[in-house]
Amino acid sequence: MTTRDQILKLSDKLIRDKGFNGFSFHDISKTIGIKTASIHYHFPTKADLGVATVKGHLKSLEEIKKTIANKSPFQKLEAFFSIYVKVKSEKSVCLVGSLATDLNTVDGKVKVELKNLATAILELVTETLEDGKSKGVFHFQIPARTKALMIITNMLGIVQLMRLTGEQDFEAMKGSIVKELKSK
Amino acid sequence: MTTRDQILKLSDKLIRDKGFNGFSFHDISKTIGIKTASIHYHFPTKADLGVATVKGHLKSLEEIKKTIANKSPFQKLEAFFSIYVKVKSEKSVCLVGSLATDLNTVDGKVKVELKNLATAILELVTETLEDGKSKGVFHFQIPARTKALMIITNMLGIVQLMRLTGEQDFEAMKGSIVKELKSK
DNA sequence: GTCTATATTCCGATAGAC
DNA sequence: GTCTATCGGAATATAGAC
Repeated sequence: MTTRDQILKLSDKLIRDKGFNGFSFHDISKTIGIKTASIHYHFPTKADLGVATVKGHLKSLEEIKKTIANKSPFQKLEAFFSIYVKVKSEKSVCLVGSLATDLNTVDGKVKVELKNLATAILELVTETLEDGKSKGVFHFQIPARTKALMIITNMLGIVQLMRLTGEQDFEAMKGSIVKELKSK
Repeated sequence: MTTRDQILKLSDKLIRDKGFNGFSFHDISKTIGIKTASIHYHFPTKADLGVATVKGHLKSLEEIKKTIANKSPFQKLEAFFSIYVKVKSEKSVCLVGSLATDLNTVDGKVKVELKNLATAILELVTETLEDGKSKGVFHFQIPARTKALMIITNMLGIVQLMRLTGEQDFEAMKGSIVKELKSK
């Protein structure tokens, strides 16, 4: 893996673990064994690092989208859940939630890219729900966009809350989301 | 209002607006017209300020609990929503969500107090849902605790997301939560 | 209680050698 | 690309006068 990719991977983890204002170039420096000055060669400013990190997630999401294109609605939903299963296993939170709570302190360019990511996630889940409803396997009486927001906020919120209420709440919620979608 | 209360009120707003690591004593200093050194007289460390701020929310929640004790399940739920309606009007996020994403960077005492607050909120909503179900006005097929977590994460998450997806999503979600609770 | 002054540490960022 | 060295600023916190 290139140094640039090592930095990006660690940046992602640190943002989700400590928040954008809770980690420093020194954290990256000590972990991958490179001086802080060298990080600036790859990313001139911390905002540049933030933008690149969010863009990386957007690219990953596009990959997921391609992979599930011809899968069943349930499999599409599981692919979305898998993002948060990974987050849970790392005992951190998701990138969108972490940056959203720091929104008023980050550079405008990060904000723009984060809006792109949030929009892409919302589109993915909304389409998944519409697909499931048209095929008669998902049932809900509210707009697909709103139902998608409910499921997304369930996942985004539970990874934040479960460290305060109990880890078992994650599986309970994931299971209940599917159960409610299946019941007429 | 005492200086101490002024500091606490501003601390709450700043944590929710910029995150715990995104605001400084200087922000408080310049707003209420007091030197940063004076803030330390009231709160020796930033962690002390954090603990007191969370305890303030816990006290407010106890007040709400007393107020709604004999109200209908719908009114109880609206009282819970009202916390987030206020958050929305301030264009910020909720305290639990903001501190949860910074959890690994805050003092242990703040973490303990935040757990107490999250537990109290979960209890309030769970009891509200159980009350509504026993009275036949709310309908859901999953454990009350899980349903409560779903509604809490809906609110916690939508105030974080709506600044990225659109403000209209807040009302849509609030309305849909009630609609789904009412439908058999 | 609030002030001035200061200690200490940390952070993002840049210049220039290698 | 990575390094050493350093700048400038901001942060939390403390000491002591008023």
